[in-house]
Amino acid sequence: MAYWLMKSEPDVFSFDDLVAKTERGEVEEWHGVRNYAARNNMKAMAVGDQAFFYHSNIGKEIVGIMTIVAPAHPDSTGELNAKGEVVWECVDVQSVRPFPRPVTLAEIKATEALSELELVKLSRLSVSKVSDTEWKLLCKMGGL
DNA sequence: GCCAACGTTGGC
DNA sequence: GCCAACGTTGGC
Repeated sequence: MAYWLMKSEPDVFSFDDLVAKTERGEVEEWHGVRNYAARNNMKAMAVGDQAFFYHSNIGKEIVGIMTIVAPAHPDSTGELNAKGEVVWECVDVQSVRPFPRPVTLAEIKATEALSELELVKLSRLSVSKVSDTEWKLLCKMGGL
């Protein structure tokens, strides 16, 4: 199983919004990603992979864990290319559990063991990889 | 295929 | 609101 980190601006779509949807038995299509590196990460995801939900701009913290419930498929909001193909893809997600204690970007940056985290190194990438050791440490910092 | 100009992201 | 980082576009 692989681990990931996905960003969302909470005033657009927050972890609480995802929890509410999940409780209603719905899934969330992670649409709107328009960056090839981020898209490729989503194409590499498998059902059952887990991902941190990071609130960008407002909060700047990891607030919970979600899971991938559908592999990459055409983004319903994606435009077509000249050949009529859907260029952009996305996965579907559901919430797993919130962090008892959100882990802030400032804390992450202050942690030596997380200096290689893609969130830090590739700050503009909205869907990034998290290693097994980074995942475990971040869960611990989040109170799980 | 190079590179300058421009647009977007996201932290501060 | 500013700006650094970086991806994309388009002229040559």
